[in-house]
Amino acid sequence: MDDIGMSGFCVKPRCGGGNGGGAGNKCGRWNPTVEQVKVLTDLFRAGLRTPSTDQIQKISSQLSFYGKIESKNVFYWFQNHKARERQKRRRVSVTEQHEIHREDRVSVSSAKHLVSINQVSGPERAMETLQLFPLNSFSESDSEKLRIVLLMIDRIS
Amino acid sequence: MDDIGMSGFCVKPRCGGGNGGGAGNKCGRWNPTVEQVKVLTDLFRAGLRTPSTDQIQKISSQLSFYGKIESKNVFYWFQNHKARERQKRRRVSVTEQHEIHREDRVSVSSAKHLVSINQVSGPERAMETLQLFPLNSFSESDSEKLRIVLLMIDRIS
DNA sequence: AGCATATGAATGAATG
DNA sequence: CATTCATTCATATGCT
Repeated sequence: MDDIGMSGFCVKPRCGGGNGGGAGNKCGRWNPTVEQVKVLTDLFRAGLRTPSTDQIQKISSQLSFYGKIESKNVFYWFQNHKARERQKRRRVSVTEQHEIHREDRVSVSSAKHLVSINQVSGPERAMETLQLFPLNSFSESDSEKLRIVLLMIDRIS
Repeated sequence: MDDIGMSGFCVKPRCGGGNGGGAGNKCGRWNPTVEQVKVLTDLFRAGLRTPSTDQIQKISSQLSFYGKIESKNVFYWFQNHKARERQKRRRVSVTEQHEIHREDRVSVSSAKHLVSINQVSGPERAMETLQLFPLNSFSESDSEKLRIVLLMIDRIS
């Protein structure tokens, strides 16, 4: 289900497929048709930058006419397009005023670590999600997981 | 995310990881190890969705065994994971059902079909113009994309 | 062939 | 809880 595995490398599924006709789609990642890109670009140029969920659905539906597409593709497309536009512009701005500050961004977040996250979860309504523990999650010999589960148990008891 | 549609696995080798060396973690942001992700995922699948502050602390403590981690990382992880599960649900739901083939000669009756599909967005104030867009009337002229653009304009302003 | 760029996909970190 | 931003990974494509 969720999570793509996490570890090392990517195996490319060689799908050879002969695809029929025009928009050849390999398996793997979506590759948009020229028409799809055209429409998306037009929408972007028209001023649409962050489409809502409904808009994404509609756009995706319309674009499916040209070929296989999912909502998430539209979502990612706009995210990336916007981000990269900003990215480019950022580089240009930095370049034009040749600031020698080749800053390292690492130091910025240091102070924030001290701020605890207590603000988010209120004291009341503390646990309600934990009760549904199935207790079958440790089918294997994952001792660490078991340990955590046991540590959590005391909270609900 | 969920299955990416391919059979392969992906893992990203990043800095951090439980690897050797005290390798300097150049990343400013937390990079979970595979074990950490595994435990977190397991907890999530076990039903934990919104851990309390105490739970976050405990989980973080346990996970610190595998590598550098802070409470806020755990907090964010659950937030993101939950949000994206729901988001994904939403995106996949509507889009998948209609594969439209351009070769299909859709007759008059298809209009109702399209309406019924897209009606999921909202009862009132349904942008009928967009939904009644007949996907079969034109092949590759610019009219469709122009229409889409024009229909979206009202939303972006 | 190898490198460079473009871009789809993913996710950590926030913010409202 | 949703939405957004930033950064990174992965791959497809193009160029030399």
